[in-house]
Amino acid sequence: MNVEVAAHPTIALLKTSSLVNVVHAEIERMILSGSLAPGDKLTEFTIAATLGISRGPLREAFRMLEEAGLVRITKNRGVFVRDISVEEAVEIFDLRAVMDELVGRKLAETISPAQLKEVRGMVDAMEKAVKDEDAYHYHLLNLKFHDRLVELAGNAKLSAIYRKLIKELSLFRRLNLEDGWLMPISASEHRQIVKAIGSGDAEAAGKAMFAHVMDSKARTIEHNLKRGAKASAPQESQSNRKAARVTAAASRPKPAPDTGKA
Amino acid sequence: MNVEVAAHPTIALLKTSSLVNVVHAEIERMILSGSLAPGDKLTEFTIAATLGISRGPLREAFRMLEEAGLVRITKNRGVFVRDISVEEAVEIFDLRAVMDELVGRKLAETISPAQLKEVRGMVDAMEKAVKDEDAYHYHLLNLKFHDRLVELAGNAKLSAIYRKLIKELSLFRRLNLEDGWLMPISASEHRQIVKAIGSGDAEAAGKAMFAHVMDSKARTIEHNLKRGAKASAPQESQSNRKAARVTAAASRPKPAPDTGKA
DNA sequence: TGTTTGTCTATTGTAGACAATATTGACTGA
DNA sequence: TCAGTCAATATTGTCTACAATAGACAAACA
Repeated sequence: MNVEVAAHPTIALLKTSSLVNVVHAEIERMILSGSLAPGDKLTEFTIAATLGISRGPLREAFRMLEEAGLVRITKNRGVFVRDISVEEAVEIFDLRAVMDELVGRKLAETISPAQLKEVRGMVDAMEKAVKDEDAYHYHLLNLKFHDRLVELAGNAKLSAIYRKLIKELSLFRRLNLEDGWLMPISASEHRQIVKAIGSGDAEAAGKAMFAHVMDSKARTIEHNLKRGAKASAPQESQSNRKAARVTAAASRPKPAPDTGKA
Repeated sequence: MNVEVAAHPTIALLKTSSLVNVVHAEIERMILSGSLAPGDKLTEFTIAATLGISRGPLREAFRMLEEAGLVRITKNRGVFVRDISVEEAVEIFDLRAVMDELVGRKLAETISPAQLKEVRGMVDAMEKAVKDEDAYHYHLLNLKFHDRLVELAGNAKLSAIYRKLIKELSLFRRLNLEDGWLMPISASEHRQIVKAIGSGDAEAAGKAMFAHVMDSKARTIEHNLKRGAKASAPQESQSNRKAARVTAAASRPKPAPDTGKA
């Protein structure tokens, strides 16, 4: 009696996903795609009406998003898309660096020939994107490359946290596509990483991954500072972090102080 | 109008914490203290009645706990305290190792004399606990020691994730106090760590931290296997834990397969 | 006797209503 | 003109009620 027939896809979906899950996924999608920008207010009634649901499940989804670091909930004030400060971005990069170091070490010892071929193919594709000066495509490939490496490392917990960090990092306002002329550097680092992994040298692979992320951090922060200087936005430091953000004041309603978690 | 008088603590608490936060904290406390054991079912109506609240805020708290990895929610079945498998425990240890490695590196470069003195004091206290053969006290000091080191490293994101991992790890059923005779080893490793940090040798401090966590992992898994072998029967000794369990201790209905996340 | 099917109960999923709080904008007085 | 006050409004916090689902038990059938 252990039939366990593959259920109809629609039914299977209904079995596992409640409204909360669907709504959670949808709002996350909106945030990551940029339709909801950092600082935006998420009004319960409005969103519930838009999605055609009641506020209950929506609030549950909000709580999940809060715990995941994508929104910030302030009592009696509402839900806002989180904004990642430069300081926090740096922290995330540092964390990523050691996680990727672990990934590099592990992969050097465990990767299979087929998997090695697969990631080599990804590096090839990225180099092609560099040649074509296709920054957008490069960006996507880059994300996929790192995500795949982490996945191949075979530590589910690490994968989960890594992905959460990537999502949060995407809320770093000024993080966009890296400047075009930096792509070749990043690409060559990828080539090195795969080479180190393929050689089976765990220490070298780990160091290559670590260095790559730290370089990526430096490039991103540098990039950010340049743009920040251009926009002449005063670089607020720890002390006056509570001040309302200037950047979004123009169009967005009430930036509201971002104190991290409520 | 910017008086900002230091409000009465209770009032300040009410200002920032909604029912959801309070309930979340309370359930988390129950889980971490062991009054709620892995596999236990958290029935909405029962808990809501016990705490004297309605189901709405409780469900929101459940969603937060789910995202934090402390409970598992299955559609139309309910909420259960999560159970951490050996494999997952290993994954968490591996992750902790690289995070602590980063902590060691950073601290070697940034720790202040006063802070160094503080952690030295903690190691002293742990050595005293070893002499007294006070495993429980040692356990607490050990947690505090590592938590403090992570905090001193000054990476808020890392601290937050580290603490989450520690909480999850506490759901690893068979993880209890380490066997008494292993305390001296662990204690001497702590002494080494602080020494390396104090010497300012980032690489050595990082390696010491990494090695310590990996050793700790080996000890824990070893310990687990031994106990697993001894008690081949499903050990139901969990039931006579601290205080009265909220939900039926007798009934303990359907452990239900733990498939990780829903 | 074993299997299947129908029904019933307990529990969760969702919606809507009401209470509490914050925000907005007009009004008053200097 | 501007700061301060106060009512009006919008939004969130919480509770209660109802619908949907799963699990348990018993009856019917082969």
